[in-house]
Parts: sequence; C-alpha cells; structure tokens
Amino acid sequence: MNIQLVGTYMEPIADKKKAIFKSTMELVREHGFHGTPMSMVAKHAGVAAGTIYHYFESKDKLICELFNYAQQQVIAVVEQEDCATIPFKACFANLWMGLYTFYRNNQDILRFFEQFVNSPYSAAMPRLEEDKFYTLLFAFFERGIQEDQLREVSPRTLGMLTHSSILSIAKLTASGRLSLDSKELEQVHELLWSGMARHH
Amino acid sequence: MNIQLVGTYMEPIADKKKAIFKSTMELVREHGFHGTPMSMVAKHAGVAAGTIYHYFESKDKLICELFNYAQQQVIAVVEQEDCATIPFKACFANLWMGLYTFYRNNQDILRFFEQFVNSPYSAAMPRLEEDKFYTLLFAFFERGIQEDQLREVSPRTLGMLTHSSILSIAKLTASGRLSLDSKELEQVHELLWSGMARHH
DNA sequence: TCCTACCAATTGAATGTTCATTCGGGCCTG
DNA sequence: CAGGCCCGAATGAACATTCAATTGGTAGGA
Repeated sequence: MNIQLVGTYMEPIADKKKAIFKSTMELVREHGFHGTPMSMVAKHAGVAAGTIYHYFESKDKLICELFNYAQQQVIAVVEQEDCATIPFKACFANLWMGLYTFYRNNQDILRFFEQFVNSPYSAAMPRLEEDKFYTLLFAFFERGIQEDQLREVSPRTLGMLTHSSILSIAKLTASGRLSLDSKELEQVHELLWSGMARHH
Repeated sequence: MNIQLVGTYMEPIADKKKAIFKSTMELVREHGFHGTPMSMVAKHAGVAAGTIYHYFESKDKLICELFNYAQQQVIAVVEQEDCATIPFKACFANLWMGLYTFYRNNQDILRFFEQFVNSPYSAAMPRLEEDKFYTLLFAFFERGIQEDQLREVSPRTLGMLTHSSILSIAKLTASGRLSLDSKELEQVHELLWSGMARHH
C-alpha cells in the first residue's frame, strides 16, 4: 500500500520507505540522478532492490515523491515563520534566516532541489499558482505590500529575489567556498530589505 | 589534433566540433545529462558516434569542455559591460541587463549551467579564486566599494547576490511562468542597487 | 601532370557493461 | 495457512566506447 504524504502533512511513513527516501537523497546529492543506480540506493538503505519497487512504481516516481516529501519540510519552515502577529520587517528577517538555516542544515535537500528543478523532472512540478511553497511565499510579500511596508513590486518578483538570495548564499557557504559569520548574514537580508522596503 | 579553446579565447573550432557542442547543449537542455545518449548527440549533430570520440575523450570530457566553451561567452559579456569609463551605477545597470539579456537569449546555456553546477561535474570546476567569471565579477564590486559607491559588504556577497538575482529572474521569465516588461526589469536591478548602495 | 604513400577524418557495427525492473519464492504474523 | 513484506538472482534493454575499414586530401617524386 502506498502511504500518502501529500496533503496531510506527514503521516507516519513506513520505516523502510523513509530509509529509501533518506538514502536516495544522500546519494543523489553526492552522485547525481545518473550515478545513483537503484541497486546503490537499495544497498545504502539496507533493503533489497525489489523492496524499493514495493513502495515506488519506478525510479522516476521515487524521485518525484522524494521531491514532494522534501518540499513539505520547506513549507513547514515558511508556515512557522510567516506569522501575522509580529511586525512585518521582523517577520521577513525571521523568514530569511529560517529558510537559510534550514537549507544550511539540510544540504542534501538543497542540492537535491537544485538538481531537480533544473532537470527534466521539473516538468512534473506544479505551476506556480498550484505550488504551495510559492503560494505561501507570494502571499507573504503580498501582505507586506498591503501593509505598506514594501515597494509596489510584484510579490512574485520579491519572492523569487528573496528565495534566490537564500539559495545562493546557502549553496555557497555550504560548499565551503565562502563563509559568513552571523553579522554578515544579517547584512545580507538587511541589504535585501532596504532594497525592497518602501521609504516613507 | 584537438584544437584548444582554453586560454586563447576562441580559436577557430572545427565545424564538426562546434556542431557537437551545439547539439549537446540543446539536447542536454531538453533531456538532461542522463537522457541524452551519445548516439542521440551523434544523430542530432549529423556525425557518426565514433566521430565524437575523435574530438572528445569521453562523454564527461565533452560535458566539461562544453561548460568552458559556454563560460567563455558569459565572460565576454562581463568584459564588455565592465568598463571604468562610465559611472559605476550606470555600469552596474548595464552589467545586470547585459547578463540578463544574454541568459534570456541563450536559454540553452542558462539551463545547461544550472544543471552542471548542481551536478557532480561541478567538482571539476575551478575554485572561486581561479574562476575567471567570478574573479571579474568580484573585482567589479570591489571597484564599487573603492569608489565609495557601495556599502562595505564583501564583494563576493554582492557578486553572488547580483548574479543569483539575474539567474532566477532569467529562469523564471524564460520558463514563461512570469513575464516582466522592461520597466519591471529596471525595477529589479534598481531595487538591488538601492539595497547595495552606500547612502551618503 | 600523374602516381603513390601517408595520415587525419569519418564511419557505424560490434562489444561489454551497467542498470531498471521483474518475479518466483521465503518468512513472518494473525 | 493466507496474505503482506521482503529478498536478490535473472532478464533484457540501453548505453558508452572501441576499432577495423573507408574516404579524402596533400606532399613529393618522376
């Protein structure tokens, strides 16, 4: 039986299934989609090759489900930080740092995402309007504009700019090619903020 | 004889070699690294499979050489826009639009790059210090700081932020999921500028 | 001018490997 | 003992790479 992930946030997932997800993520991070045969996933996850096919129709389905699984986690971060009870500016800072921290601590996911969205798999992704992550993100910036905190630039543009800055900095620091202390990280999102904010 | 590309900018490249580059780029864009067998490249380029191996040691080498080949073109854009004879702010605007336009007009390259840098191939990339593109980019922002035009944020950070904004907007508009008119494009890099600029 | 020796360029069928996927059977648990 | 889980060897397709054979062009000698 395929246990559904989608929608209900995160039902208990069969152990083996979770192990397969985890292994796939790690291996794909290190070796790419090509370069990670099912046999390798099986061995790494400690299951037999056939078992994977008990849980997933095919390699492609596995990859796509894994994407959704990981996406849920990112969505959880956004939902946690996007709260209307604190000033928008602070909320923006939290969101930036929250997402940044998440990607830094989950480099597998970061790398997997980037591979996924730039591969032909991305054809299987929902359109922006149906993508929960982006819907949340855009709504957040919409709110900033409503509250007269942000310039009148399309919320989509603001959302993409913010997210891309997080991703690029996270990738860079994760790769060890650049290291930023916490003061410099603050600088980054302040810089973004001062570009996007409405100057009264 | 392998005609060298590296270093001397761009020697005349054997026709077939160029055809192979072009086909690989288009096919990889559409089908990914996996998903484009050498036989497909051969057919698309109008050569025999064996011919590819006359010019390239292996598939991996082909991919890596292609990356360098494309990188040269991006470097050319930076070199063209980064001129010290006009005010820094204008130069920044030119650079942003120049790179954006380049990626918009060369979606193959954009997509190929993103796949490459997030794949295991990226291990073959030079370190940031030895990467000509980034060296130029960072020097550009260094200049802005010297000239007291920019905040004192690490030039690397500024460079990465700028480049990531270009890439994300170019990817998004290229995919048709968002379209920006020229006024909105201006807004984007002005927004960035106002975040990065020193406020006297 | 013609002939020939030489070599780079090119071909595509053949090779051997790697891989996704299948399936017949074993092992628990209720 | 039925039914769900799980195993892993076997299968067949797809692929990167090789190589023996062919072409075409060029330099030199007569």
